[in-house]
Amino acid sequence: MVRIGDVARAAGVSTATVSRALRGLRHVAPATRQRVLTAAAELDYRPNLPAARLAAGTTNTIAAAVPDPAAWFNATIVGALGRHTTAAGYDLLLSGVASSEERQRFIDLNGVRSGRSDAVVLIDVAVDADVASAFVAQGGCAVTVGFRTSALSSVTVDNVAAGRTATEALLDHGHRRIGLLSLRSGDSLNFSIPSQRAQGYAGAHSTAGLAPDPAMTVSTSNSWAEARRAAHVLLGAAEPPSAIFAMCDEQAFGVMLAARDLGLRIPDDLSLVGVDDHDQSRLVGLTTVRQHVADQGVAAAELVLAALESGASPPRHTQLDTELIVRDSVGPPPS
Amino acid sequence: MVRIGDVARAAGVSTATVSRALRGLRHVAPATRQRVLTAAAELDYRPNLPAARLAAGTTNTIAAAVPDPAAWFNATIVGALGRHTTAAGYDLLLSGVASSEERQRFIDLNGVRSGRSDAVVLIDVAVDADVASAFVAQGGCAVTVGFRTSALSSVTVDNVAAGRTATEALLDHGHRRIGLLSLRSGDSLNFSIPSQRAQGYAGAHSTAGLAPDPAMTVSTSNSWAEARRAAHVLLGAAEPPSAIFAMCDEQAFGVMLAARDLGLRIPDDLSLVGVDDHDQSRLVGLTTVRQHVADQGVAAAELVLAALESGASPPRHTQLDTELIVRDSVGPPPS
DNA sequence: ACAGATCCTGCAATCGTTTGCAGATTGAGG
DNA sequence: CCTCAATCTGCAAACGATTGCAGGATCTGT
Repeated sequence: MVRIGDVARAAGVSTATVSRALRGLRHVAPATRQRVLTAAAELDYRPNLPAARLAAGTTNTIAAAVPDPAAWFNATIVGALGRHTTAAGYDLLLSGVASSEERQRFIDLNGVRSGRSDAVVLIDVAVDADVASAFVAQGGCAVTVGFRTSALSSVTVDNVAAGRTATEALLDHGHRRIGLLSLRSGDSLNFSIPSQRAQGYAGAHSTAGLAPDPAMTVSTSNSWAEARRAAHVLLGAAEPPSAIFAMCDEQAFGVMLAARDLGLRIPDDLSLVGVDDHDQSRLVGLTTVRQHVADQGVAAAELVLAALESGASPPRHTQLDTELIVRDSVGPPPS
Repeated sequence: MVRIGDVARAAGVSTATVSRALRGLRHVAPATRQRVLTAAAELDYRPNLPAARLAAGTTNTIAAAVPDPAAWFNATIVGALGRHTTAAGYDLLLSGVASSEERQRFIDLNGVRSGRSDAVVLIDVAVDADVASAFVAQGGCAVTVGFRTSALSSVTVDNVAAGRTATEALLDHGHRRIGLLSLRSGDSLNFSIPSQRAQGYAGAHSTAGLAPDPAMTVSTSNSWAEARRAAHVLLGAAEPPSAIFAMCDEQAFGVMLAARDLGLRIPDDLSLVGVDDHDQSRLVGLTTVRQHVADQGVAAAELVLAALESGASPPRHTQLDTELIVRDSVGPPPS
């Protein structure tokens, strides 16, 4: 293995100069730099990263934590985030943190103190306020996506507005009995999103002078299968809804399956609106409240890179817009 | 920052003993180990990873390269892979390698020599045979997914068979003019998959005593929008196909959109089969050749962990089965 | 009680960089 | 020609772990 000393010898300079030349630091004469560069190329020198990191005390790595890396929302964010962070010269460490032990372990190991990463981005995972403050107190740098706590920079959407928009789209068509397919967060997930969207749902009802029937709310994970089953109980009720607001598009897909099971046509027999604007929503004609997911990834990248650049800085909170995308899943209630 | 020496002092032992005790190595008395453990817990000690890695010469990190981390296929594999590798105590480094420069840079930086990762898994990226051999010659450990080259362990499916199965599903229903939506690989992508599936398509034709019309083949990326446009040219031909074989489900979705544009019903006016069994295929009733994507991720994890365990070992090639999943997108040709 | 084997533990070298400080070199101005 | 400032360069001390080797303690069997 060729070390920095070998390059130094070949170029006739010291290791200090090689280190500076290779990293493009100032205070090395152009001629010297050139000599070092060609020597390094000739020897096919690759700096040893752990050694550099140990000496420099910095890792050039950003760690991302997601409950499930394969889920569409997470994957989309990770993709956008990764593109931007690697463009800025950082590696991206990806950690699945489905269970709360994993989440704890992640936070522990990615504190500044273990030197695993320079910063952390938490995607759709909640973190206690005191854990967050402890983290920054230790000099940690973190940004959250889809969850907001005051001590950490965050990127979110206005979920209350999203819930309201979705519900209004249904109310405006005359629906009066609207099922709510709520998101049940797993252990490591994020409770704020469902509660805020539910708040929007309730708010829309009350401005319309209505009170939603609590029996019309069921919670499931974001899996199709579960949502499908839940839709069956909703639609099998004594007094079934004429429309369903699903808190995420993946749940809406499950509702579509259930509707198909029951021979219900959408939107003739049942109206449906989701939230996300999943890639597939367009294909199936789902009316939905779009959140710009990839943009959230780049916003997160910008926040984290800025924080890394500037050292400690006060947390910044970015909020992105949502918008109703009208397709073919909403119509008037059947008469 | 608390270092290993601090723990050693607190426990009244040497740093060597602390190191061994904390990592659960043999040759440390139970009582001593306990003393070290409590001391470490008391001081809230976190080992410095770069230092450990420098000293040990190992990184406990696996790097994954994917053209696009947000794509369904890749995300699914990364999810499964990550679950298994982190269970085995490894970190997962994720690199997007859309361009060939990025790909080159990835290979350079993740050679053993930079000490960035212990192993590499290449997902749907092709690598030249000589690059691969050079990599292993340097002691590198790599496994490829969706691509096969002799020097590296790999996990693949039988793409010829998949193409044949898909095509036969159409031929068996009496279709004689079958459009082929082929996958155009970008710079960093993988040429073998489309050519093998095309081979299956041709093979099925010839065993049926037919010769496919070359004009019935168009290539697109795996994006819907492109596939949709391509389907339009296919379906707008003077002599349009009665069925289309799309090389991946995402392309098939684009075909569905195009069919909808043209008022064509599936399967009455047009039959369609894809490959993948994408999460969404079930929702839209797409008949497809399933490949078990998540299983490919775990197979890759097993290969890479085994290789890491055993040191250098001859490459192993795992091939997974595919199966036809019949849904509602295939029928007899319109009369 | 003794020899020999077994089990623990510590010393100190090592991993390959980065970087503060000081010395050397060069150039400009008087 | 001399002085001072500006610019390069090298020395050597970190950075914080791991681990081969040797020595000391403990145990077993006779």
